[in-house]
Amino acid sequence: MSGSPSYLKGLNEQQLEAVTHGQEPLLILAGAGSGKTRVITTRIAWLINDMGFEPSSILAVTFTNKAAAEMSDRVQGMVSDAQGVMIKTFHSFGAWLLRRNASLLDMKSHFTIYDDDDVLSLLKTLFDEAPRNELRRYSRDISRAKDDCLQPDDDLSHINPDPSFNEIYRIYETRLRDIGNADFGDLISLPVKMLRESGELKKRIHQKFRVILVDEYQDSNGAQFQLLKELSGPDTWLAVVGDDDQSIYRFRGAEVKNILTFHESFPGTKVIKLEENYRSTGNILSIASSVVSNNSGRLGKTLWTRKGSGVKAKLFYSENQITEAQDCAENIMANSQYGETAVLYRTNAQSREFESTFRKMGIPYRLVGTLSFYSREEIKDTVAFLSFLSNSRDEVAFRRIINKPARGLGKVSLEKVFRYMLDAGGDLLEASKAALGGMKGKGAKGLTDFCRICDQLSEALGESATLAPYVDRVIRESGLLEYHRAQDEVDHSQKVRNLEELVTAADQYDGTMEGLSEFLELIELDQTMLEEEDNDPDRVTLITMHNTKGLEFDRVFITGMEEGLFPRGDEYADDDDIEEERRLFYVSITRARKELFFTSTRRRMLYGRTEDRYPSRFIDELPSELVDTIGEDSGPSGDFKPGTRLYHEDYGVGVVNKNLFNNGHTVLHVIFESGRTAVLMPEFCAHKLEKLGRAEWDS
DNA sequence: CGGGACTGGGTTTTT
DNA sequence: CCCAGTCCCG
Repeated sequence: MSGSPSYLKGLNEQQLEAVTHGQEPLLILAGAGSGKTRVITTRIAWLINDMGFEPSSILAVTFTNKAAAEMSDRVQGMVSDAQGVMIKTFHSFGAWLLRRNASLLDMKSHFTIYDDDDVLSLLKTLFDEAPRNELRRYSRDISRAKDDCLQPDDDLSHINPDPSFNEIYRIYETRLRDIGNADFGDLISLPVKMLRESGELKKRIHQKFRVILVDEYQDSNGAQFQLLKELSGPDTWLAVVGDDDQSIYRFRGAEVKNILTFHESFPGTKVIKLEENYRSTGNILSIASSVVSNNSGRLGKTLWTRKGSGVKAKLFYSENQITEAQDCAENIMANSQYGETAVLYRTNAQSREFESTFRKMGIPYRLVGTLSFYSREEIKDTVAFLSFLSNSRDEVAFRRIINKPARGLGKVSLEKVFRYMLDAGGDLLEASKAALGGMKGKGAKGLTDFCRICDQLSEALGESATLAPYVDRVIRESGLLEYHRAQDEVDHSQKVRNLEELVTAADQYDGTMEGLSEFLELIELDQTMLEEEDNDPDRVTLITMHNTKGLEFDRVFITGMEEGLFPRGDEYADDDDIEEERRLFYVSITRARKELFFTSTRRRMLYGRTEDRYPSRFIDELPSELVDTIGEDSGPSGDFKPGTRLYHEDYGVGVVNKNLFNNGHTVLHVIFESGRTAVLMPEFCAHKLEKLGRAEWDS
């Protein structure tokens, strides 16, 4: 064989081995920046070009739409007939499988997908008397159960020990099936169920997908693992790629153990480690590895680079979140390659200060992934109307739109409609019409209007080639356009413009029920689309740490390095929580190619209050010889830092847990040895307080 | 029934 | 601070 195909050139030894590995299960442990995506895409090219696989027999699964889009682009660049390769997220693949085989589970294929908001609305209609945070808890716990394919009659005590939880889950599940829609968890667990129940389907799938590749495997949950198990037959070429050190979605049900025990689940697994890093300087890698070495239960990798050690990292202590943003801004302006700079933070709320400072100083920025386009009120309204048109059993959508704009339909009218719901087989449009018989006045008129609008719009579907004119018509005739135009005038918002954008997006879809279904699916599953038209790429990226996965920048600012904020959590955070936060830190550090900055503030405005802060324990894990510190860590102001032991005449000995700074007063939260906690203001009770010196702050 | 004013509770990360 | 939910008046 004279020379390998050109697309294999330039791969290192381990990469080449991974790309050209044969049929046995393959686990690629790919460190940050080790060319993971390149390995996957090249493997796809190799499978098609050299091994003769049909593109359509290859399934590649990712976790985010962004990753799927990128992978798709890169495969297209390498293989001529790449369109046939199925590259999807786990959830969109699940939806695809479910729609095509919905009848196996007695479902219709035009279901819409409920996001967390919708789930909450549904729970609220089912358990009206429950307080809101209890409903949120139900929502989260049901989701956790589904992450593991657990049904209402399974043992769920490890998720929610409340014995009535099973029943709550059951009621929710029954109602959701009646409505005919699916939540996120269903998109994984229902396909698993289908494949288990239908040997015929399973056989067909095994024949169709000869090759399966999974990216970011460390973030898969139990249900996704089970789906993967069902999808791979004895002859499937299965390869998964991941990095246990970058597992950051445990809170969402991800199981690191999926990657840690992959070789046990799939006997005969070949493990290949990719440890050469092509992204970062030596210093940055040393910092990253120093940090992550504090974690236990790792598979263990040692990243190395041929690059030089590069410059040292910088750590800025600032007075508050305003000076923090200014410090970042000044450093960014000094270098001004905005497009190669990212500012990372733990929580979305932190972006505000950067936005306003950057605006003031004329630094162009782009905000990634906050308030998604699709979670805006006007968009959700329109989507609800469209969902209702596609499924008139959709109670959540119905409740949202029935009286918006106001049609004089209040609680009383709604109750009448719901009285007819069972008779109408759950169809709320039918029920509305039936309810009309016994109604008069404003309510009757409003309901008549609503039914007429729905009927007209239902009929109109299919009249236009693309979906755009249809969505436009829905927005007008539903009255939502007028409603939001009025809102715009009151509070100078841009709702109408957003609605126009939605119409534009609909132009990509057929003006049929199928087109509508696809459009709604995209909206529920791909919340990133439409986020930005990137007319000026030379902008600083403002982004949460979670969202940076897979991205890289020359310069990275990791901000808000303070206890309680990052690592996020309180005194109850356990080791597993801290380790997950540390992996998030590791992910953040390894985004940087050349320069790394950390910031930590002494005081921060949080939830409308100014609070004294204490530097993050992660700062202690940075190798001091690789970090230049600018500014002083003066710690919290006053004498009573967190961790300080004190004696109080009435309460005895205690330890300061929090030191808040509120309206110019120092406010202490103290936990006393008696077990009681107290909120004290030293300036008013100094005569009763005595300081006993500092306790160890160690967690 | 609709909308404005008020209060109380909660604040993570996202397919 | 920011929201969602509630109360109350027109």
